Amino acid sequence: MDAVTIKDIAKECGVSVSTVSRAMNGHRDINQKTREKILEVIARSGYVPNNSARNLKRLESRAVALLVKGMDNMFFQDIIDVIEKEIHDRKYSCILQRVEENEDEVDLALELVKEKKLQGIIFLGGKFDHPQESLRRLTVPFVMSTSQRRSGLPSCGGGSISVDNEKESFRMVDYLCRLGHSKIAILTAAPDDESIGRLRFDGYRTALASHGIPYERELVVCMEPGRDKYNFASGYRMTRRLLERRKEFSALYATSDTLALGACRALKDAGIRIPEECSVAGFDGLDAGKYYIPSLTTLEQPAKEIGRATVSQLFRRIEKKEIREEMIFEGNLIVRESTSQYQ
Amino acid sequence: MDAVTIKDIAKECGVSVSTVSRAMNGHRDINQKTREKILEVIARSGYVPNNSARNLKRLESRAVALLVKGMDNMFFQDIIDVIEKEIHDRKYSCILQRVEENEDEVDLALELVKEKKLQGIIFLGGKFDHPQESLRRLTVPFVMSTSQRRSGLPSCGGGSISVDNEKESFRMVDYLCRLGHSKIAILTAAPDDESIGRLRFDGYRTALASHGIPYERELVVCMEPGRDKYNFASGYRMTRRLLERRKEFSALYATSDTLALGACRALKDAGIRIPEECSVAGFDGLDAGKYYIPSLTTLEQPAKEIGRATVSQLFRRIEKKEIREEMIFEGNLIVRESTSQYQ
DNA sequence: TTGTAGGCGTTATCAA
DNA sequence: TTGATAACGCCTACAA
Repeated sequence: MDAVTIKDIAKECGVSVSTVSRAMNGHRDINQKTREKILEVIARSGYVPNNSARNLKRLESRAVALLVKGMDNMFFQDIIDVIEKEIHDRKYSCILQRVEENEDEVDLALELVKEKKLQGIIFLGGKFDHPQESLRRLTVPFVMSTSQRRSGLPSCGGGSISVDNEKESFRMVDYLCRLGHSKIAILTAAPDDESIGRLRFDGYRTALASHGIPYERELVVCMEPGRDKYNFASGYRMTRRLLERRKEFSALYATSDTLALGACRALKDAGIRIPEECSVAGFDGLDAGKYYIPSLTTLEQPAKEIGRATVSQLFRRIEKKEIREEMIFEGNLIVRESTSQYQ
Repeated sequence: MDAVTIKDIAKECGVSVSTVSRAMNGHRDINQKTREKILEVIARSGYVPNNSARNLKRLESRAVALLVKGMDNMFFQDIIDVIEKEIHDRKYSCILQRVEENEDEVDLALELVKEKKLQGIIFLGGKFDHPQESLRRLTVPFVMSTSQRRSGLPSCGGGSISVDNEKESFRMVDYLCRLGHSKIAILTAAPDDESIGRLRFDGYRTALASHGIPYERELVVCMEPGRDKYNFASGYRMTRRLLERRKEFSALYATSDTLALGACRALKDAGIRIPEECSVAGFDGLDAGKYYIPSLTTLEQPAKEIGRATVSQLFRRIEKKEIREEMIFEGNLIVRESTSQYQ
């Protein structure tokens, strides 16, 4: 058998299991010599404590979880790094879990809280469509980061940190309009998206309306559910679909930078020059867009700030300090090479 | 208190805990009516079983872990997806864990095996520098994916699936030489990299030598440890450093596509046209390179095949079938717009 | 088909 | 400073 347990160590050292436990967990009520000897035996024997047993017994642990839906979304990389760092700075450990697209992150959270005795949860990239029912069961503090609920939907009992997606989307499309564009195509989420996809689309429509530009369905390309995601390949495919419609447009607004970059290539392959013949704009402020040729005009989300605020709000909840239900950060319109005046 | 346990459910249903357990775990030695009633109570009460308790008791679970070092490396996204899918197809669950750069993945594996009663481990993106000592403690089957040990280093007891990094790197540089380039700069890993970074660099030197081209240190840009990673920003910075040396070169070989893309932008900012004035080549075969302008010449790693083989080899080990210590896949040189004949 | 009881590996409480 | 012992929540013989 391979499983060496705390009992084996105790026997080997000629002490009781409680003493071994004390040595491992850095309690002070133990003789220095005893501790050293035990630690040495542990190191030599390659004993590894069983975390299941620990978690089962422990009443609480200094840990929070970060549940990420759509981990392959490049936009999340920076935010994840910031959040992890902030959590570690607070001497907590961060359990990073990827949530599958069809998986319920709240159910997962419920399991983890019990299993790991978590103090809090951060949801990244989730939707706001959870029944109050299951959210009420979440007894630990939680915050939603970068997700945003449409106004009108009920509060969920957790915090929320994001940009105002509709407003920022409006800002971008408004900018395109001011450049003189009036035929502005959009690459957007599937119609069933009730969260940020929808909000960004709403911003597009509002901006058009504010400039008196009629909304045209033929300029809208939606993701195909189950097939398209926020990545290059989908941006390329969606733009191909747009081009096949042979509908004229002088600007293309993609609701993510990855989509925008894929779109650029599709336009180039169709012999359309950027920005001379078509302006392209994205959303997120990814590094990739900065280094792309042409560099991409985008609506930058302040990822670092959002990450920091996310953790800070979570810990305010954990420490039962005064909190804010919702925090909205300003985005930042970054104009680069991919957009220009309508010619 | 909030913690509802199996006992509460038992009490509520007027049965014993074992009956509840049977109902939950789909045992057949239970009355259909009883089961339905219990399940209904469970659903209504929002009871969530404690996984720690389950894992503690369970002798083994149908689960394997995937430990990824450098999860932000875009190259891993595809492979992770394939591996997860293949594992699920085998009706196993896959525990995906990100390993921090300074964290020891074998120690983590040791913990997880005990905690979750895992059947096997896949290491993605790790190095081959683990003491035999700790690897021997890993009593479950394991394979290393996309990592490659330099010939001469001792076997580690696990399987290994990758391309031949030195050979493929040679292939790329050989290709550049055949285009007539002789001043070929390289963006490569930090000097202390003993794994794929080193192998790709070795391939570069060998290829130069085979063409009778002298190796010049001034054409080599290494990552700064702790600062540079395989991403756009580092590619940009490293190329800036190269340009500051004012050393002539007509081709730039970056040992990853992300580095290459960052490099392209740095060249462009310096007024250098690609590929007319400088050819650029990458490594990995990322989607990003396909959609970049100019599209990127690269050495594609067959990610899907590698992912499938990884899982297949792991399960052959789990099922104690005949196995292969090492599997090497052929890379694929993809010539695109970023490289051209030396002019 | 159901209930009882023991134990999985730890930590915590208490007494020594 | 240490040791015995009772949980932690669940599963599983075994008995009924």
